[in-house]
Amino acid sequence: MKNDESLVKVRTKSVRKNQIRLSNERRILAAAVKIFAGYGYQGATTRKIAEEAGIPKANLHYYFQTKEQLYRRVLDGIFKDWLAAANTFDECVEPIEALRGYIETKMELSRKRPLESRIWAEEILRGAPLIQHELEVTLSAWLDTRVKRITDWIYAGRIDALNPRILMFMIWAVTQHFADFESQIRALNQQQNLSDNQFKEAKQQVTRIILKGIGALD
Amino acid sequence: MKNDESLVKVRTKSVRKNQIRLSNERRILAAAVKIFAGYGYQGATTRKIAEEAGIPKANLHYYFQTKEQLYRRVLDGIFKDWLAAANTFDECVEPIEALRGYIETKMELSRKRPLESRIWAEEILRGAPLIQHELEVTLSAWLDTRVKRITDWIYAGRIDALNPRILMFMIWAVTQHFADFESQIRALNQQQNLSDNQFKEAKQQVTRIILKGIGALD
DNA sequence: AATAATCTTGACCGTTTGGTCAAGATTAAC
DNA sequence: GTTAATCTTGACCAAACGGTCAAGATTATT
Repeated sequence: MKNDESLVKVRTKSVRKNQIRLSNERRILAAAVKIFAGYGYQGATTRKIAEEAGIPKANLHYYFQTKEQLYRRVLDGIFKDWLAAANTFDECVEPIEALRGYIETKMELSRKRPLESRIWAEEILRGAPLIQHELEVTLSAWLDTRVKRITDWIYAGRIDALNPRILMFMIWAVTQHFADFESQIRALNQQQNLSDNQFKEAKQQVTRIILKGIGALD
Repeated sequence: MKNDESLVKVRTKSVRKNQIRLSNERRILAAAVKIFAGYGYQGATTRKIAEEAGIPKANLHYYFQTKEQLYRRVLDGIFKDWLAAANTFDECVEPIEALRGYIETKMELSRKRPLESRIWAEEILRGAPLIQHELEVTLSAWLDTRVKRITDWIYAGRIDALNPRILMFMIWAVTQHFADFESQIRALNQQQNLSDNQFKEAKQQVTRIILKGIGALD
C-alpha cells in the first residue's frame, strides 16, 4: 500500500516534470535541427540554437549539457526515421511493390524532412565521427536482412543478377540527393524549388528507371 | 628594341616570382583541400591548413588574405574538374557510349578525388552560399546543352521518353555518393573501403542499371 | 655593394566560442 | 507557510578563432 502510494506520487510528479522537460527539449531539438542543417555541426552555435528556440543559452545548457550531446540526440532521431522508412520494403512480398514503396517512402522523407537528411549527409561526409558504431552494428544488420530478400528475388528470377548492396547504395544516393542537393537543383530550375508536380515526376522517373534497370519490369 | 628588352625582362622576372608563388600556392591549396574536406568550411581553421602545408599561419595569409578567398580558390578548381568530366559525354554520338563514358568518368573522379567531391557536396548542402551564381549561370548553361542532346536521343527513339534533367540528377547523385558517403559504405563493407574490384563492379552495375533503365539497351 | 622587391615569421589583437555559476523564480507536497 | 526540487537567467571565463603587423630573411637587378 505505502509502496503503491509513493509509486503513484512519484509517477505523477515525474509526469508533470516530464511535461515541462519534454516540451522544452522538443523546442530545443526542433531549433537544433534547423541550425545544424543550415550551418553544419561546427558552424552551428549554441547561441543561435537557443535564439531560434527563444530561450537563453544558459537554459539550453541546462537541458543539454554540451553541444555534442544535443547533436547526438538530433542524430538519434534521424536514424530512427531512416530505419522506419523500410517498413514498406518489409511488408511487401513482390520486388516491384517492395522497391517501389521503399523508393517512394525515402523520396517523401527527402521532400518532407530535408533538414534531417542534410544533417545526416554532413555527418557521413565528415567521416561519421559520432555514429560510426551505429552504422557498423545497427545499419549493417538492417542492410543484411534486406540484402537477403533481394538475393531471394534474384534466385527466383524476379530481377536481374546483381549486387544487392550496390542497388541499395543507388537508391539511397538518388533519394537523398533531392534533399541534400536541393540548392543545386533549385539553381538549375530557374531558382525555384521543385513543384509538387515536378517532384512527383522525379519520383516516378527514378522508380521506373531503377525497376526497369534491374529487370523487375520484364 | 628597348621595349622588347624590358618586356623580356619583365616576363623573366615575373616567371621566376611566379615559380615561388605558384609552388607555395599549390602546397597551400593541397593542404586546404584536405582540411576543408575533413572538417568542413567552418570546422577548418587557417591554423590547421598552415600546419598541414608546413608553414606558419602568417605565411598562409600572405598568399591568401582570407580564409574565404582560399576556399573560393579551392571551389573554383573543383568546379573546373567537374565540368571537364563531361568531355566524354560530348565526344560520343551514341547515347550508350556518351552516357557510359560520362558515368565512368564521374565515378573515376569520385574514386580518385573524393576530397574535392566532399567539399563540393558540403557547399551545396549549406545552400551553395558562395557558388550560387556559378550554378545559376555556368552550370545551368552546361546542363542545357546536355539536355538538348538527350532530348534528341528521345526524339530519335534511342532511349525512353523521360525528363533529361532528372536523369542527370540521378547520375550525379549515384556517382557522387561513392565519394561523399564513403564512410557509410565502408562501415557497411566490414570497415573496408571498396577494393578496386568492388569499385569496378559498382561502376559496371550502376552503368548497366541506368542504361537499361532508360531503354538504351533495347 | 647597394637597392628594391618579395617572402617569412613570432608576437599580438579584438571577437566569438562552448560552457559555468550563483542567485533568483517557479512549482508541487506537506 | 515552509521546504525541496526543478527551472531560469545575466554575467562571466578560458580557449580558440581569423586576421594584422613590423621586423627580419631572401632573392634578383643595377
